[in-house]
Amino acid sequence: MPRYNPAAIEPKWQEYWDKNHTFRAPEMPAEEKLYVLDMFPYPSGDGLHVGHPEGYTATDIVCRCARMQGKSVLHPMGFDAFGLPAEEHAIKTNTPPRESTEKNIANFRRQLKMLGFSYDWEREIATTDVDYFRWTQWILLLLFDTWYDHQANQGRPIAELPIPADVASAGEQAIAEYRDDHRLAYQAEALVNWCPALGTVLSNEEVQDGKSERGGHPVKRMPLKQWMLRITAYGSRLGDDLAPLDWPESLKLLQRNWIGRSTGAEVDFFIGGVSKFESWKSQRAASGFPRKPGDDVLRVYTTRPDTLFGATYMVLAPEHPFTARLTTDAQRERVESYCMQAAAKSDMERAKVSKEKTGVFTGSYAVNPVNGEQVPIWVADYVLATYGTGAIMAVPAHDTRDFEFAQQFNIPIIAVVDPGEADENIDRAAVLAGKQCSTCEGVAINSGQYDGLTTDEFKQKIAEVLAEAGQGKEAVNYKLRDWLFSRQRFWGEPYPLLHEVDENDQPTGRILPVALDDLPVDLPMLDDYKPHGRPEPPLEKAPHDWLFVEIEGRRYKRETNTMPQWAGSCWYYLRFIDPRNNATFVDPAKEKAWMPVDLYIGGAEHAVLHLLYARFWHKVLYDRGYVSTPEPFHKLVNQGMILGEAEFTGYCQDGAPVSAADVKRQEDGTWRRKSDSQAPDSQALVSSQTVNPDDVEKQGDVWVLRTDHNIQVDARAHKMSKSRGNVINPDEIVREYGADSLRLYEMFMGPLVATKPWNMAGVGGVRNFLDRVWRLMVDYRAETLALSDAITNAPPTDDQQRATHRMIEAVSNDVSSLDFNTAIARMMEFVNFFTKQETRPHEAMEKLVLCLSPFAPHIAEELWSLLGHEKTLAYEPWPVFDPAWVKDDVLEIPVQIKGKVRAKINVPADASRQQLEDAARANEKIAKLLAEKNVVKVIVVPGRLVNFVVK
RNA sequence: GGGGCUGUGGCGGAAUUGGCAGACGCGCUGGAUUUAGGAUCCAGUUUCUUCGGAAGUGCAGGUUCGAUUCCUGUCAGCCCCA
Repeated sequence: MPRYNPAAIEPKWQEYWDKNHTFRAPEMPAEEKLYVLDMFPYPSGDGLHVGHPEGYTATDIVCRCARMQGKSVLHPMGFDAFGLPAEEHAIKTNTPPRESTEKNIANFRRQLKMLGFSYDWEREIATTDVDYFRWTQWILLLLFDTWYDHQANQGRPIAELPIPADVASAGEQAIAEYRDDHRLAYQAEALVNWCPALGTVLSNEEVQDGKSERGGHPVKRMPLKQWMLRITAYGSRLGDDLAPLDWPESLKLLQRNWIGRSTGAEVDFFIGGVSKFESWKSQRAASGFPRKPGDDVLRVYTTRPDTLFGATYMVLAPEHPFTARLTTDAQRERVESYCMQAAAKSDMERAKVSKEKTGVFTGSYAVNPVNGEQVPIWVADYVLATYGTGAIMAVPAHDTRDFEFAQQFNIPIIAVVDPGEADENIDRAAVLAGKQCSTCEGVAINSGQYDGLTTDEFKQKIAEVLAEAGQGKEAVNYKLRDWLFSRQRFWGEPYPLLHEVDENDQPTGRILPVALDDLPVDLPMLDDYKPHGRPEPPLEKAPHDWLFVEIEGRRYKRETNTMPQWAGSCWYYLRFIDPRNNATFVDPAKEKAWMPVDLYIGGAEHAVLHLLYARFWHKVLYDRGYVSTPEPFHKLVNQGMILGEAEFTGYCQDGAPVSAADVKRQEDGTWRRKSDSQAPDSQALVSSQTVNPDDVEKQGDVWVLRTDHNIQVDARAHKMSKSRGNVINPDEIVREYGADSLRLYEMFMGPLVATKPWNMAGVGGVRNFLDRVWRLMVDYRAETLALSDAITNAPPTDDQQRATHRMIEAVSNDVSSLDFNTAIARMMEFVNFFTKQETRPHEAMEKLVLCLSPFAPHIAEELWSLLGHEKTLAYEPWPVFDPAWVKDDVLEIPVQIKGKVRAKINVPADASRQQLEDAARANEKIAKLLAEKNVVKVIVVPGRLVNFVVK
């Protein structure tokens, strides 16, 4: 079988690696360590997508190369296996989700092994393994046991939380509540998407336009008691600690924006009536600003406390706890119906700037603390319950949304910041008259004794004054919200928490963590997985022997919320270091030796949430002394998306073709005809269809129909999707071209980080390259596998040495900078060169095989053994290039006149400036061109060029 | 609306610090070879050209001896946020 046959050699070497534990990582690194991690996949029923092997091949190349360079490499793989699809499958088929999950994992494992990745499979973990989520539960208990000390800027054990005297004196219950209020894991009422028709709570992704994605049933947002994680406590560190990381700057920016740190003030507005305002003021002046607002005030957060004098009304979120209480009887009906409507909308819809503002007056008033004036309190859905305090002071003159709202409801608009004349886009007079909104900074007006202060001075001053008066304080707020960490789902990690219940099984409010020795808390077996029709989690219908426990004579009910899918992926990189440890989540010595992750590659879809959540958990573990580094991932790279094959799309209206230039895409994905004179919403609808590449040609910058050059068509590659039918299946590629070709093609397509379209002909191209590599060394006409006669033991010629060492240099450099596409190009050049050589030195061929091995390991192993070696090449030393062979003795250098190349000269590589200039002038053509010109200046860059500047 | 990224041949892409634009691959053209080829090998392939050259990295400017690279503006596409 002398032809290159990946179907035969690939499984053979995979088996060899498995049997010989070739890629088993040492428990502790011997020399220099390298921890290279892939974002582990969710094992969906569809199997591997071609996007997965892109990052996996990249990390595999880095690892295989590093092993050959003598490093101790940790390169593990596992599965993020909790998730909705498995649960839905369970509901449909009434089989436990674990069954389908394990089946899918087996398929993923088969596919990954088929691609020849050098993972240490003995370290494989799945987040659904009971032995794994035991430690996920352990970390949850650690979060429950931790409070954030803002003075020390560190998470500390809850036992060390100082208890204020007034709390201590109020008794055990008060102390327990105080502690619960400070834990990193705490309970709160949070809104869920309750769908009565489906009898289940839906995730945000499952809700579209206020209807369930499945079935289109109405969805209601309702509050439910849930677990939250206090990630906001770590907000500033999560932002600050990004700086030293070797991450793309754009990604750091994304995270910083997501965290959205803002500084401003919390201010209390008195709601006990204007007559009692003075006495409240003096009481506050004595007591100071309380930690929690009482019932007599509305607490707001504002980034612009300098605009307090312009606060002409207030707005509560419909879900604000005071909404009902502040609604007067006269307004009750309208407020209640408004709140009902708001409940049906998503935050996204509500926050849209473009949308028309809606709201209802509650009938009540608050008192503006700075001037004692009454301001009406409204309810409006443009204020979100989850941001800030769920209530705002509205300053219509200087906030866009407030301005629109005030205009709509005829609320006074009082300018309190003079924007000045600096900005041409602002009509100063209109702003001062309350006819235009300006959000920029300026000088205070209409603000009593503060008039004339700049925005910055005012902010500082008012913060001091409010603090002094006990009416407000400086506050930092984050767009990032505390993390809703419970799901009303079955297929997730159970919470290791118990609620004490009374004789009627009603919770008493006391919470008991499950003892560490009693972990893990496994999921119960259910008779069926169908929703029970109430908003409470499905575990509510668990058998009572699971649901209720008795400890020391007290009766407890298990927490029935489960953790979200993020939980398991927040710390898996730590478990990979010590995956079978039964005593602790990771051995401290091993953790210290292997962490941090040196290279982490994955898709950009995890750029914000996964990376932020994992960093948060890591910092808690760090604060509590369980890990040695403040950050988990040193270098991070987002691989680009792989699109489907490029397609041509043409447009039709009633069967007649329409030019793509005349078509506009609507938000809902349909197309309309631009030249239609109708209003935008009623322009003619246009349909789209794929056009055969043979029917189009390029005309200037655009593609047009061959039959009618006036009709443009769109040329574009689209995201792979089942509905579009352009999904590429890795199994098919491996069957037709081999795993090495798939790996090589994915690396050759373009830069790792770029978005790039699939092209099947390109796969054929790299397969062709591997065929050429094979024929370079194998006598493909022989009956049995044998080296080609061209392979000699003679020493390489000088040209062959240069070709070899340049290839080694380029591949080595390109691998370290993750430029795999150019590394492959250099190996192709090597093969093109040696294909033409009648004798091919054995040593040069070995060097190619070693350089190629990280990219295409199967063919490399096969050729390596054919070249006379008995062991795997996985630990052969990486070839080293000799600098003497990579540089030329003679260089061809361009000679320019006024920046235009006019001639090329051959000069010694080490020629001096003067020699270069002389050689250039000596060139016949240049001499002729310079003859009648006046040379003003000569620019000589040794080794690069000569440029004459002439007049 | 705000932020980010990307625009180079028919296509994917390459080009150290600002220094020969188009490496490498696909496709295409021609040739050799072969019983045959969707095999292999060799050569060519940015455009225009009066065959001297000229133009050329989305578009318009700027800096520079020199710009795909740096700056300003602008257009288009993609992504994120709202």
